[in-house]
Amino acid sequence: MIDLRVLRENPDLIRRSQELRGESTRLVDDLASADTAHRNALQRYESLRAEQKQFGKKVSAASGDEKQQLLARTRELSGAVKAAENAVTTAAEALRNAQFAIPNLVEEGVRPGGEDDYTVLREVGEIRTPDPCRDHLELGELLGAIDMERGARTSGARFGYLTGVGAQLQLGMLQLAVQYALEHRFTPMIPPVLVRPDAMAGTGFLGAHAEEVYYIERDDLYLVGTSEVPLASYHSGEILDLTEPRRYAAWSTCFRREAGSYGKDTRGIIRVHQFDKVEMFSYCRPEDAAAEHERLLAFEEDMLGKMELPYRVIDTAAGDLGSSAARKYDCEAWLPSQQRYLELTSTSNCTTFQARRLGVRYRDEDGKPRTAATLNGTLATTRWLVALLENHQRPDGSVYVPKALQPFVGREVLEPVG
RNA sequence: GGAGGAUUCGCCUAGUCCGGUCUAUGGCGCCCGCCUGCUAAGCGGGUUUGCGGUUAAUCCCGCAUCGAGGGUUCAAAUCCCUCAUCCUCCGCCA
Repeated sequence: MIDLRVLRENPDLIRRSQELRGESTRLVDDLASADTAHRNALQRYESLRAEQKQFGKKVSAASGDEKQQLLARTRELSGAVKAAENAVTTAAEALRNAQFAIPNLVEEGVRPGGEDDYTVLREVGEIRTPDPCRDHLELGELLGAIDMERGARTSGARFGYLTGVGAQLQLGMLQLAVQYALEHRFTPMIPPVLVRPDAMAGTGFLGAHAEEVYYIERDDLYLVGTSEVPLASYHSGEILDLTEPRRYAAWSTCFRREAGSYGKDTRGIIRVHQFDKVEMFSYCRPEDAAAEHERLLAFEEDMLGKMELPYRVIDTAAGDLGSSAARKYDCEAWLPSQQRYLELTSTSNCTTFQARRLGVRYRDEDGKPRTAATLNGTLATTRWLVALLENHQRPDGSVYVPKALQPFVGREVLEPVG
């Protein structure tokens, strides 16, 4: 949710941001007029209401004929107040809609353009193409680690079983991520994955992403596509002490409908309806947000380093940002079987956009409540197994387990099963 | 699934039966000042949040805010309805 103060004082800032994203600047004018209309309606209502309250006092003090006369007057006022109140409600709703229509202000330095206009910040590690090069599903089946066929039988397309060493590998990786988070003073969390409409809407996932979300109609609950949702909602309506950023790392299962991605990544576990993830989430002061964003990115890179994977870091272009993100960095690992990069992590700085809607605040030096900033990022997720298997495969079909993972997985090499 | 009780400005709490003097009581905590060898105590004042008006900023003024949303009424913390959450009990079940 955009700050209306910015709209009033510096609307060009919002216009420029809209241009960078390739979105309409007319929405900014719409919002401005909705804001004015709302304020006018409010003022009309408030002065009428003040008058009504004054009369109310007189009524209670008066008696007899005098009281009857006053009552006649207040009855008229009452109608006017109700009408004015309705006008405010309508105007407020229009304002809210106009406000939701505008995505977050893009951070300084983000390039314009769409999905393909990212900037590569760096490439880390050495790209190698194994020979023979098996893809992750072939390897997963060879190792008895992934079973998509039975997954489909049980649950349909884009569902799978992680079996044996596959399950071990994922559990080990996620545990390593949690331990890493603990070392860096995150509070580990296991959040609910079914959430109320408020929580889902508050994080902005019922807007453009609405089609992506599983909904349990009978109980009016949503299945989260990322623990960002319960983590953002965790402190909603609260005033926090943010002298230091508050960091949470949540381990959860994630559910995505993957509507509109028909035919894309249909093989294996690259894109599935259900996966597990350890997600980082920070609440901090807005002035600390950019630095915190760099920190989250560094944590992600650290983890990818522990996985011994070659990857690159990209700075997403404005048009490819989510609606609440002001800036987004993705880490993409090399995928030998497809000779391309695959997104393994994504960290977004949502500045105050998300927190404003959720009512998450902190007290500044003067003790005044101010809207906090929120950030999120991936610390490990099921998809990483794809990169691990493919990059660490050996000619005989066995797969090397990275040093950092070995204690968690309990072995150094995954061997094909007979 | 059913019955009853609860939800008030950081925490506790009065008020709800019987609508208007509630501009929400008192205590604790916290902040400022006075007093004082120091500390404590004592005394005085302040202390929800949001929006709007005004302002250089403060101040000040108005409106809203008593779990949420509706309704009744000239007027709602107070009456009615729906919902949420918590507690107690009954039933059912992994």
